[in-house]
Amino acid sequence: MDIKEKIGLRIRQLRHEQNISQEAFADVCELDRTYISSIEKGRRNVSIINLEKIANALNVKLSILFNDL
Amino acid sequence: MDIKEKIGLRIRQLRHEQNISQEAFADVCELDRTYISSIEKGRRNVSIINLEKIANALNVKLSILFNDL
DNA sequence: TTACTGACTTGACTTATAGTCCGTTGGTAT
DNA sequence: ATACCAACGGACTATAAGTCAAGTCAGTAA
Repeated sequence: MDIKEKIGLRIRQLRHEQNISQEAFADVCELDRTYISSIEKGRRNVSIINLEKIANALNVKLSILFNDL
Repeated sequence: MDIKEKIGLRIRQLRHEQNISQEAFADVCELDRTYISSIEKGRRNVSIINLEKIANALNVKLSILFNDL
């Protein structure tokens, strides 16, 4: 499993813990809903600025987002 | 200070701890030396694949690279 | 002083892909 | 049926990846 898939699963896991849909999550991140979907599927090489947006939306620090990765 | 600058400083800090030049470090990362330079200066919005290459070259996990960020 | 060297920086540039916006489809639940 | 969710696709624009030539700056030596 490569890093894109790992971070995708991790983001999905954290999003599920907040019980929100991809679309609602995308709104908070200020990213496109289809983009969130493909990130979670491990298809995107996300940049640090978007990783930060995602971490903020999940209310975690980047180091938490990368736990064990 | 934005996230690009923070991660740049963190990378530089960890590289200095290993006492290697940008050029030698770039070789291990398999990235261009000028690219490493601009990352450390906080000018690049680095993607997760390159962050992983950097973490590997530094012999740390991504969560360590993102300590406190 | 001048010249050289190593470590690093900068700007400009091409190409590869990130990221958006439109819509659709299949599943599940009400 | 209606509504919500996730996944997918095409077409597009924005931007990261990656490289290059030239530059700075500090030290060192002739």
